[in-house]
Amino acid sequence: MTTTGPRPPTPTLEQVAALAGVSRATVSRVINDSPRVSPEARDAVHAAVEALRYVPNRMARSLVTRRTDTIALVLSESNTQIFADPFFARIVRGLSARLADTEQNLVLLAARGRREQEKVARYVRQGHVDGVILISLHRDDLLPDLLARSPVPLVLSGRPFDGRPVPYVDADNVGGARAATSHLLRLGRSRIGTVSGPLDMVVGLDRLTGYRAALAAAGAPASPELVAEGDFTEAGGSRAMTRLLGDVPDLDAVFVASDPMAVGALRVLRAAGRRVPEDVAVVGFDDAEVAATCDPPLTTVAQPLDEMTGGLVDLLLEQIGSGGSAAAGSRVCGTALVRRASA
Amino acid sequence: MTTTGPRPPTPTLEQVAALAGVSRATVSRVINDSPRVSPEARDAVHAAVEALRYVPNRMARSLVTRRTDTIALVLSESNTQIFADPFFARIVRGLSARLADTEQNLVLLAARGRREQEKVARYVRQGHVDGVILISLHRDDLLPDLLARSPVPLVLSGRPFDGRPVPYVDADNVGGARAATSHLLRLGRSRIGTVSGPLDMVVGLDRLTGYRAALAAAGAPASPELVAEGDFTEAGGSRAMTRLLGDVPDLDAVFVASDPMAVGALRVLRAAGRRVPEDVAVVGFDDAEVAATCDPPLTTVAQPLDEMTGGLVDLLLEQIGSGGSAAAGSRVCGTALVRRASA
DNA sequence: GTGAAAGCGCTAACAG
DNA sequence: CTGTTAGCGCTTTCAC
Repeated sequence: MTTTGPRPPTPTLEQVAALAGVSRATVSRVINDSPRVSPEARDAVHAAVEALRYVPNRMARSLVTRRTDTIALVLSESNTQIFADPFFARIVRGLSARLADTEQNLVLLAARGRREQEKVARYVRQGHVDGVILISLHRDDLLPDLLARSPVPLVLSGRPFDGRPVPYVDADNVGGARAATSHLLRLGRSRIGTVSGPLDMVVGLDRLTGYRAALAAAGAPASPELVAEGDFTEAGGSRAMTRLLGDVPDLDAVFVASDPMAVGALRVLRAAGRRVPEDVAVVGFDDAEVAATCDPPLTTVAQPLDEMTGGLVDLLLEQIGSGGSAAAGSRVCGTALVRRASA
Repeated sequence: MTTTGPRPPTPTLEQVAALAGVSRATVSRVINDSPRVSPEARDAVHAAVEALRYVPNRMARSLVTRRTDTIALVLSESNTQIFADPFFARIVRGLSARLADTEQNLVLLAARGRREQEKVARYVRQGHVDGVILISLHRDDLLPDLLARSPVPLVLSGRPFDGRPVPYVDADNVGGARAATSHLLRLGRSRIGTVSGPLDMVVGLDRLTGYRAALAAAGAPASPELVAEGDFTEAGGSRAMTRLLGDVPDLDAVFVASDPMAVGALRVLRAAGRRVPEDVAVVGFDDAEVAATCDPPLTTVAQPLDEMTGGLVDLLLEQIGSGGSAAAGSRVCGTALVRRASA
């Protein structure tokens, strides 16, 4: 057991200044590369920083600047296992990429259950982060209220349930679902079921609404047995599809409300000897893995995930930048891109 | 657009003190519930805190205490899609649960690619967190070095590739794999293949080693074609199993090195009309979902995930508590629990 | 039990 | 361009 002595004292600005033969202020200017520094001073400071392996103390800096250069992605897991969703990984990647050339760091905060949600809210209120992106909202989620109580800028992924004035980014889920369903109708299908998303999430409800709207417009309103609620997971998609097949013998097509669920649903359909993919339409983020499971590809209404993550970051940085003044009004940044992969 | 004025000033200790009619020091004592405070003072302070909705400024506090009450779980995603792994979600849950009754908060830091890894390392060095748990290590991962360069306590999930003196928690992967493979041998199987984990991860290598050891002990060393490398994902498991089935016509059993891969492998085996689950043994965290895919259940060597997450936290808190003195020596906390779900 | 005072390490006017 | 001077909000001796 190697016993290191008490941790070696971290060098401070003061010491760098001493070594470089300048004042603390000058070192600070160099660190924050202010233009008003002579090349000589700059070099001397850089050398000293190098020699001392100096790293600025964020707490001290944040105390005065009131910025932490950190934004949090808060995952409110109520029921659904969000980590499992491939679209979640893509969101994280998108946000990281968008932030790569920024000073901002991204941290993920997982809040499962009331206690953790409160812990996360406290974390945010205490000033650990400059802003929050909240995703995967369920109807009874406490976090929006808990977070709204703090002065930290907040952005939602997905329209809030109530019409509260919070900036958010959403896709045209109603339109997307309608387009996907209409496509099946146009193909001559008449008994079209749906594997819906969770109905305690706006995105789930919206996609169901779009599906219903398409059927209604075609004069063939959806009956309840045509709707099987899924949970956005592959396993959930399988279960819902199985249910649908059992309850509706004459089912001749299905609209699936997300990519992972489509994978599960397709498996069930194939096992049942159904025509695939002609009978299936999907709305989602057009996951490559999903596309690969099927040849020819499914008919997919793809949503621009990158635009959405980009929008979330933009909206948030805008609020942070404005120091919390202005920008507090609600904003919409919905988009939808319809693409037919086949048929 | 509602234009809120410049953000309302956050109340400070000073103001709470004024309202409560005591000094800053007393308020501080109450906040950190020090015993040396009179009940009256305590009540007065609590009332003032309530009235002002006072929340301590973490940066100011951390500046003096040198603690942030935050520990980071760093996800170094090189190749594998770690988010997709169900065991990842369980790790996060385990850590959160372990930390629930603690002052410590948990943040996840995703580092994909060199730039992000460096950004994460910088984040850590700057003092945003009190300690780091690093998981999902690949052989060429830069993070261990980058992080070791900072004075922040570090704990690894899984033995490091080189024997560097870093505290870590590991399971007995060699033993587990050997047990699973031996079980198949005992059943009279002779052409036993393996769907291995990624061979650039210690856990993947260890499980392969255990498999080989069991075969060697039985006098039937593994030939190369019996090993199909997977990536711990379901899809990877399917691919590897398909490869195996194609290359080894007389294969009569298989040891699968993780739960998700087992799901994929089983699917392929079933489709090929193989006996299932008699021909399969798995080592992993005994995921309930996996267990559910098979009836009767697979033979599984289950590892105690909760013990491992608990160990990670304990090791880390110990180092943090000791202020970085002592505790720097390497420590092992490996465990393994063998259980036969059937047969 | 409580207050006064001295910083933690850094940035940000403000003079020079 | 650079140094001096104040703090940021909180904890923590050290007297009382």
